[in-house]
Amino acid sequence: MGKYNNVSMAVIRRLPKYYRYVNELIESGVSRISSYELSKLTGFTASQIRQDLNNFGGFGQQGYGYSLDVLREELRKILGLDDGYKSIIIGAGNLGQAIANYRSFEVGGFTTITLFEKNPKIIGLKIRDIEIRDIDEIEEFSKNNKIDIAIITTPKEQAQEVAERVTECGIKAIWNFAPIDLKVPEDVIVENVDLNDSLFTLSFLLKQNIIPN
Amino acid sequence: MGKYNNVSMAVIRRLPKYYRYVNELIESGVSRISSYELSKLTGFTASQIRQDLNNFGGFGQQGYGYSLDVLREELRKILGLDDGYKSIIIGAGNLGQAIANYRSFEVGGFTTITLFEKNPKIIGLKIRDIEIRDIDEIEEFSKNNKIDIAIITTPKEQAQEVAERVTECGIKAIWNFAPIDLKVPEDVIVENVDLNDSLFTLSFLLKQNIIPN
DNA sequence: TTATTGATGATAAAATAATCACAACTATAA
DNA sequence: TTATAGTTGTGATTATTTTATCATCAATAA
Repeated sequence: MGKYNNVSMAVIRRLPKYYRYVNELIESGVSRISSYELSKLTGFTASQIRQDLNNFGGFGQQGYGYSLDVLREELRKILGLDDGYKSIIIGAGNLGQAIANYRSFEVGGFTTITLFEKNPKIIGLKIRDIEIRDIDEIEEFSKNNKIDIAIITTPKEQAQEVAERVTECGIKAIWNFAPIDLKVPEDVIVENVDLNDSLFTLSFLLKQNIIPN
Repeated sequence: MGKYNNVSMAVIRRLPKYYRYVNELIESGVSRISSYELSKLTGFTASQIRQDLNNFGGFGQQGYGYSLDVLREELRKILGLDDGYKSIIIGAGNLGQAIANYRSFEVGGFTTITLFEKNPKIIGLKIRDIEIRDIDEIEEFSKNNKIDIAIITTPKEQAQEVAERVTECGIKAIWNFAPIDLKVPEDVIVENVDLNDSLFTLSFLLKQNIIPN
């Protein structure tokens, strides 16, 4: 479908890190960088950085390096950070509220337009001007608002049902924080943030005293 | 150092998922499973599952499969979930509070013994019996309490300084939620949860309409 | 007891990912 | 203008990871 269908997930998952360092460098007044210098910052090899970026086009200049302004703009395009995605959060507990409060997502063009919640004690409240609605309004709401991303922060018991409801509404991307593998239609993208998995990995490394690469 | 030094990170990061499915199966009354059945659940190939588990010993039985009770116990041992790790959370904002409220970590033997915070308005409050302390008490507190894991949920500007303080206290494992690559001594383990990275990846996939493997 | 089926663990093959090495090119300074 | 140092983009190579194959063993039923 997209232009970059043949790029591996390994490469894709490094892109946000490149983007982060490019921003930091620009903020600190740097205007160009070589793959070698970037390798010292990121820990990736210079060769890997060049190969990664080349998957998306030759943004560098031989004998010069990469213009950071160009690189930032290209990375924003590649990552879709200029597309202004609208998201909803389902589950307005601690985690949902934490995400709703996260300002840095807005810089990436992500706007949370509303939260949905089951618990009547919370429904009607606001998180910095974002209203918390009854979860049963989700279908109606989706008819009147274009929603790009559903962020699921419910307990795991409700996550699958929520996933079905939001995909039924036509939402094509789910950012899932529940520790469960959601079953969704083929054309729906799910990105999981599993805190258990991450903590258990840390636990393993701590127990084994392994320094991960 | 540890027994499993030569096991790749790719394998290690699959272990929590195995553990999760094993638990779900036991809860639903199943007592044994073949790698083939497990492959249908997890999406990994049966061959990969057998090879993964064999890195840690032969828990299966030819012609029979894997006893789920045995597998759960072995995975708990491997992952260090019976070791009773004590953690502190630095940064008692929304995210820190969300984590402090997460009960499921306790099942894995992780106990948050206290939170530290800079904002005086929050210091002294409690999150379900866990006290929020002044961040400047951290050194004193660490002298009187064995701490295994420091969970950093501060804004990114403070994360590096916090990392230095906790490593100075002798803490060897950091679960880092700040979007920054912490510089720590060689023997300290850092596990990052970068929400930006995850969201940007989702954004890329959505834009490209790529279904990730 | 013996044959058959089912499943592992180990090894081999294939696929994927990372690294190396270098021609081609740029900027800069003499 | 020319030489030099620096740096990319890319084909070739190496390393790693995943998948396939198969000998072997356990359970079961005849």
